[in-house]
Amino acid sequence: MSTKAEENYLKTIFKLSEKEKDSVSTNAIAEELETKPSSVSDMLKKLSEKELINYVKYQGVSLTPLGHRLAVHVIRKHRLWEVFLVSHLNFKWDEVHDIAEQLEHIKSKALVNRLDAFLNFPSYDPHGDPIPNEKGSFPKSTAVPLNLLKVKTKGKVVAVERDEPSFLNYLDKIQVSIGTHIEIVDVNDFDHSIDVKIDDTFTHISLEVAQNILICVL
Amino acid sequence: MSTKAEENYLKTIFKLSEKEKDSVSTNAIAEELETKPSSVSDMLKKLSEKELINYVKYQGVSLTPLGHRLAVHVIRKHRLWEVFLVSHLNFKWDEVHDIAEQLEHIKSKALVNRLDAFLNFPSYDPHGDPIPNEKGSFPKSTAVPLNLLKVKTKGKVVAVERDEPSFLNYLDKIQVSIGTHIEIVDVNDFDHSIDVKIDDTFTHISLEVAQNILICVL
DNA sequence: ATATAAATTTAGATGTATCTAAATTATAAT
DNA sequence: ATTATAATTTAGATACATCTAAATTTATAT
Repeated sequence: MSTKAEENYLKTIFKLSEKEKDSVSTNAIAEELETKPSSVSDMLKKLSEKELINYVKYQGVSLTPLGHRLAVHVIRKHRLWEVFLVSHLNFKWDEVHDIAEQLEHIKSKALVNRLDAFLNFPSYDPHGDPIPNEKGSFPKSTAVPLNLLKVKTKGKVVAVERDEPSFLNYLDKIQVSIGTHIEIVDVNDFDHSIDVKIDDTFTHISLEVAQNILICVL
Repeated sequence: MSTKAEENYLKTIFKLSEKEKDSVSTNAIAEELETKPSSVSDMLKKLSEKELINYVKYQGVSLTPLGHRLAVHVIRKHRLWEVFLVSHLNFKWDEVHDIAEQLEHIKSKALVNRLDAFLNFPSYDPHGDPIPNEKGSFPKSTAVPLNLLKVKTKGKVVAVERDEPSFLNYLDKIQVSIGTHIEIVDVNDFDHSIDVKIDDTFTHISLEVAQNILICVL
């Protein structure tokens, strides 16, 4: 049986593995979890003993198939609960992250699967993140970060890659949400910021924001 | 901020306070929580320092107003989640206790109150236990244990006082659920078991079972 | 009233998860 | 290749929640 802390580590390693090629560093985990590298070392040792990660001292870690399964299952629960909170309890998309962080650790296979069915087996959460099914496989998606698109490209927002309220509130302010249509009007070569047209209004978006908006090109 | 363990102690003290007059003993708490009296002593010391209980060594404990509020709030969450599990996720009444034991510790005022609204502010959980409102007050109820009724009395089951699956399954078997109409046919003075009529079928019920079925006399 | 039993608490350990400070290993720079 | 710097791990503490075994207090019985 896995503890809350272990599950949070596995989830973080999974998340970081998506970006950084193969192995994930101790410091990266520490930063993501807002804890100290020494605490991470302690935990990696334990996760390794439980055969949830592949760990060679000083060389970073990767998930074992078992650890991967567990991480995906926690992510599944997190995202399903977010759907529930937004679609049935009327929370806004910037309010659900912290509550889902707690709910994702509830242990009951039956609960997850019945919740899934109750929500009609959703494929994406309120931030557009894919929800793995019971077997752990993710829906396919062809989304691209907004900053990689060329001028005149038109697309639809399908996901955002951050869940901090500050970021989501900013998106609300500039009228960006899942499903919003966006056209690239101009790209600034100096700071890589972009000018876009959102529902007939022109807006300027920084590189950092654009990197975290995923688009499906139309 | 209270931990899960602290909340479970407060809930238990609340529960035991309802039966045993004023103060609750260390051993009673230990038995209820299936832990050792020495562990209970440790925790009582901590709860006392936090001013959640009134504790004089060797004299048992009672909840302070603060501890009482906290206990009631945890009970409120537990029962609301049970309603959700049964009414929206199609769990049976004997399956929800353990899941609700986990869900009751989720910390979010907004979540509880929105869940409450989503469920239409229910007054009773699937076992017939009263659900306190946001302010902590319980709905009034005039229920009486089945074993206290006299022959020929007719009544309706409004609650049961145990949540073990073994008990609830037995009730299912003898066709007793919340709302069932029962008439006392005969009382056995020797073992205090009773003969009852449930929907035109005659059934024999032991004292122990009868004590845990609450009736509203008609 | 005093001995005995029962209930309760304390002392000292254990396991989890974290921390600071110090030591070690790996990486980068000259 | 050697040194400096950065990353990582170890050693030793702390806090929480629990335990066993021993000590203490309260209740009970004669």
